[in-house]
Amino acid sequence: MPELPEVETVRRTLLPHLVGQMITGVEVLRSTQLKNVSPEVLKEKLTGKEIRDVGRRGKYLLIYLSQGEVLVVHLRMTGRLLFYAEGHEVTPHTRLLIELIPPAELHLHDVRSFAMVFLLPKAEECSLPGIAALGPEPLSADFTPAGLAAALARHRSPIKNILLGQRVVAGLGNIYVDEALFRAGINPLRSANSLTAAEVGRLFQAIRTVLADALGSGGTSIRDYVNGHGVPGAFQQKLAVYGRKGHPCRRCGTTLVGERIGGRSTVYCPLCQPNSAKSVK
DNA sequence: AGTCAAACCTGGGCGC
DNA sequence: TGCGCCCAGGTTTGAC
Repeated sequence: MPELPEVETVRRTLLPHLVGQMITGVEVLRSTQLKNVSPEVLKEKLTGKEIRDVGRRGKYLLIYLSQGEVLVVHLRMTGRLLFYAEGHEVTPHTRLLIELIPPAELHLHDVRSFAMVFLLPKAEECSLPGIAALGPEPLSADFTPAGLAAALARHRSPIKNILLGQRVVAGLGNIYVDEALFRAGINPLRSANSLTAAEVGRLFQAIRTVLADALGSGGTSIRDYVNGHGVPGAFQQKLAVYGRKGHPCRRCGTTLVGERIGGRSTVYCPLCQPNSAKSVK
């Protein structure tokens, strides 16, 4: 489940291998993953272009090409973007293959075919609906406690849903929302606009530290995630609550509880994250 | 406008 | 051993 730390790790592992590479061919193995372009047009527009940069916005990867176009990739649940220096056989789940200066290849591998691929002019990449609606990058200076407080004040849904929504802050998914709320000592069912200034401050710090820590571990590999070289991350060993329902809280020993919030599995500590605005401590 | 649930997909784990 | 069921979840879409 690639969230910001995983997508950023993919970006960092791919960047040194892709920049300066010439695309010599494209093979589309499942065209339904192409969202705004046909296989024929993708081939025509990519072939002969050079990769200039690899960026990221939220969970979107942005592969900038010569002559002003951008290949936008969202890995969703099970997508993997893999660089092979020597070429590699196509697997049953290879969805897109980009041939680089032979024999190198870039493969989009995606068991569940949820990943999305777009091709856009560089000037329009930020107008892609999924990107245009994104909140600030949590590890950038655009993300501030005051901005977070103002954004949360506009919503009365559970804080868990709001953080998953991408509009208040970009890049968090189910894993890091649960982890950040645990670190901040905030119950996931709390109404977003009920958080005190102190709680918003703790949440702000928790979001930043959990993402930075996960990035430092190369991301979290529960099932499918691997970086651009096929190497899994290590942060799953440090998770405090996600996937630990029924296990003891690492801080207080209380049994962690699981619940469905906003249609998503949610795990939290009933003692460290009490469901009451008053019980700040 | 804000909120919510369904849809998209497939493999793994489970109970029987 | 094998079948069927449920679950994982990011984003879009449509309904309320």
